[in-house]
Amino acid sequence: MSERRLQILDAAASLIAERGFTSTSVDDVIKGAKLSGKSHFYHYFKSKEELGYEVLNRQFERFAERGLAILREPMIDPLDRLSLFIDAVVALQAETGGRRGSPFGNLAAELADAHEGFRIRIEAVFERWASQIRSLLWEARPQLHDDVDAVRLSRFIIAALEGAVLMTRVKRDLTVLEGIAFDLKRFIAMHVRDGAVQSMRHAGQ
Amino acid sequence: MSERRLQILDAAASLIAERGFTSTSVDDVIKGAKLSGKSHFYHYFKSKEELGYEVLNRQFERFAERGLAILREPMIDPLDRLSLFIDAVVALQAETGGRRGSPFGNLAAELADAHEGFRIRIEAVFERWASQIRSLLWEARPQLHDDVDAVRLSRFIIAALEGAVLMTRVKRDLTVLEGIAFDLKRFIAMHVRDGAVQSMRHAGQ
DNA sequence: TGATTATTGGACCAATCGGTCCTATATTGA
DNA sequence: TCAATATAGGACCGATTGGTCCAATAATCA
Repeated sequence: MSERRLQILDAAASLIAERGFTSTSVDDVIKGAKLSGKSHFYHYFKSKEELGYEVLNRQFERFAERGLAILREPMIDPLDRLSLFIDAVVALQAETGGRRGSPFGNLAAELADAHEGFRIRIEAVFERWASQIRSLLWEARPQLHDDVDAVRLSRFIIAALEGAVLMTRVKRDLTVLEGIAFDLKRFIAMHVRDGAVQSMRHAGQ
Repeated sequence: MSERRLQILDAAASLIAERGFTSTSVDDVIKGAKLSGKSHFYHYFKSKEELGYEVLNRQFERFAERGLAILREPMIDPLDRLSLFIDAVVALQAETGGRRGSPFGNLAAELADAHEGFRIRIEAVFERWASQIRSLLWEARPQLHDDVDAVRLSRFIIAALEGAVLMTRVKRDLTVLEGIAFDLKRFIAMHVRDGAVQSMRHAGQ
């Protein structure tokens, strides 16, 4: 991947996070990435739509590296990993001072009904995310109640986090996300067998 | 409120729910409301922005009547009311076949960072919603554990529902919302005192 | 009746949109 | 050296944006 492409992708990601895809113009991206003009931009991307797709890809890769990766840490107890992952989401949101939402949730809300191409790609993002959590839950099953529904629980976790990030952005108050993260851990702890090896350790404040 | 105004508001609400505020043009609204032209529209609204504000107001009023009202039903046990409210959110979403998201969440994701006027109004919507839940929780406090944090719990409920509606829309699958609604009731039930008068009755499927 | 409000219809505006095309010059790596 | 790629800069396109202005006619109601 060329340097310039990444520069464009980063500028576009930042602009889209701030104003949304529709309200980000190609000219804005050109200014943001300090390109010389339209021809320069269209030398790297064949359309605004394709740029959007690649921005989404890149955002997911970043999230996979900085967030989802925690779910796979082999040396940590699975349920502790889940707790650490939730902390990581909070930390990620804290980086922007509570502003900016989830790049996936934002695009979803903006384009899910209007643009099938984006809808499908965002659906895939959520599915990969949910699948990571399901694997972790499977791995943790000796510590969990027998009736835990991994599909349902993984969706619940994602929905709670996405909703929390959105509310945090609207209220401009990070404690909203922190409180929900705390409650989410309590909810997860509810699925843990009594007397199971210590878990959700991080839920205690 | 004049007939025509409501007609315009309804047409605009429908278009905005489908494509978002930015991607809904005044001309689209004129067509949707079957007005004769721009002058006709600007006879009723002084700008697109003002139209947006009034659409948001109306959406909240609708939600207050068809959803929030349940939280205040005087003849029903408070915790049962909460459960019924969650069911109502599911039913509301089912009306659109899982499509369309929350009008508040959608606007929030689209405009929270870019348009302070909308951000403030959406914040007020969430606050009024949360306040209704807090009142209910206060009313139900004899049945709840002493350490229940009403502020935190009310935020959690809203975030989970907003996130759930968004995911449901992306996946085009109502069972996502149904599952999260079910889990949310279980989470609420977790705060209920042992041996408290039966509550969260509707959580049983 | 007369005044107010509602409706119709179209011309017009500057700005912005995504995108194309063209020419010319650097830079790079085989 | 030669070809491919990258950078630069600008003209241009049709379509759409939110919004204004104007003139004329209908409908309403005191």
